[in-house]
Amino acid sequence: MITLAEPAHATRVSVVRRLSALASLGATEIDRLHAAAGMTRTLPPRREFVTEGEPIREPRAVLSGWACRTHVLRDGRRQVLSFLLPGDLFGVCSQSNPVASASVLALTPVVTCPAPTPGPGDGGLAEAYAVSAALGEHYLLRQITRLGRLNAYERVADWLMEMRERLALAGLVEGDRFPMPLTQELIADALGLTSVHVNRTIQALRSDGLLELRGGTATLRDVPRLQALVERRPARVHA
Amino acid sequence: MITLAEPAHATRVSVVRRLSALASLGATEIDRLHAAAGMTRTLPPRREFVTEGEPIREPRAVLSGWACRTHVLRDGRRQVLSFLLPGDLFGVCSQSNPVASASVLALTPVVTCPAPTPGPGDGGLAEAYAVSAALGEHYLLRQITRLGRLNAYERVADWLMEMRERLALAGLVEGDRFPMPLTQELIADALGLTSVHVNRTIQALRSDGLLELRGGTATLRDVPRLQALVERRPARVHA
DNA sequence: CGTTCCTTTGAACATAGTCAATAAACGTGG
DNA sequence: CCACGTTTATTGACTATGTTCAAAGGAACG
Repeated sequence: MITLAEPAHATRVSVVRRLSALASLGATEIDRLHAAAGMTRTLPPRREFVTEGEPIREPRAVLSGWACRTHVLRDGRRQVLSFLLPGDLFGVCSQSNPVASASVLALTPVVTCPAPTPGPGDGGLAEAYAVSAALGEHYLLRQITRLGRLNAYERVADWLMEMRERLALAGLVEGDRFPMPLTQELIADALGLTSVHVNRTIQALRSDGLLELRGGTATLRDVPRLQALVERRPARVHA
Repeated sequence: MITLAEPAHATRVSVVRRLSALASLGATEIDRLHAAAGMTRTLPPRREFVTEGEPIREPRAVLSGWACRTHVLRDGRRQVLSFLLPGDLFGVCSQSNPVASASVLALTPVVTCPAPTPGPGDGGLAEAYAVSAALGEHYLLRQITRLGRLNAYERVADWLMEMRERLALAGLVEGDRFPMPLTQELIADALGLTSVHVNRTIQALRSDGLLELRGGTATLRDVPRLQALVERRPARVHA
């Protein structure tokens, strides 16, 4: 298969693709990212590679695969706080001796690489990191509204739209189709529901002609109607 | 009344007090904070002084009063995302042309001042800002878990403990008493409940001997039991 | 092929929401 | 300091949304 309109090798590396979309990067900065993207580490599904309360070792980026930040209560209740998708950064902070405030768990095989520390000449990279952090906060805020004020139907719809928006940044959306490797139980833990209720909600979306979901792929069947349902506009964190 | 063990004038200014608790500040840095604390701006209750989607003007700090970050849906549903308490910063970010991802609303009369931009010699201040940001994220994550996985009783208990912890940083807690200027409707909007249900939940906490709440003051009557209820440990974001 | 994990379904139940009305607290002007 | 109007807190009866428990199909995988 020949991929058309692939502007450069750059766009095939999710981190380069995503960070380039967030700020304009110079050739040197892109080279540094590519160099870092060579030093990969691969984590198997279910591996917890950051632990709440433990020191954060090093800023890194996700090259491929899905992970999530979770908080588990003593009685076993679990909340998925956010997802880490290809192109996302983690452990980036300007503080000394940082401590993780949530654990991070691989959900699929996850490939990571170091996130280069921006030097004096890497203004674009620093800007991209800052915008990435702002986006991260934006999605945390959306997650709060979702859990606090949307019902199950709206939560699933809103969350699907968000996944589509974020995966698009890494170039993983084709039309209205994107990979969805999560079990319904995980979706439930992210949306503050039970897996049984997520199942019923997904079926409602299906029979309303809004969603197709099978074989690890989600297809949004009526984006305008989904959009109206959850009044979602694309995230905007810089002018 | 004579206040004992008041180490310096510094501790009477909430921002200085809080940031000093987050990182060790030099005399110059404290002076810069005091200088900034002279340039106040006062906002009346209900005034929206940051608007979602609008550019962020300038990093500032809260000297006194309470505010909240909110998101309002078209149909009137409202979610309070977080609270701004004395000593808190807002609009601090390293990005160029930042845009607010939530509105900020004064809940009481709020006095703010500029947050000085750390210079080359202000390592302590930069560290304090970084730790403040990390704490801010920590509390957003707790809010997500609260909304996603705690029931009403636990939500209120957990939230009260968090308010106590945060207000303590600004020196506003006496024993287990602290100011609580919010209406039950606002608490409801923060906890993803209705005001009616918040009312009933507060009464349950009262009759269980856990909480006293009247005249704008909250008193936690049995902190150990509250702590056990929500398995809360103090926030820790640096080693 | 069998095992395991995941999805789907049903019935009973629980938590929280809605609507409506009353009581109490608060702020303001006289 | 008091009367009045407004906001906030409280209560009850009913409803709705989501949970729990249990079991049966399917799909993925060694």
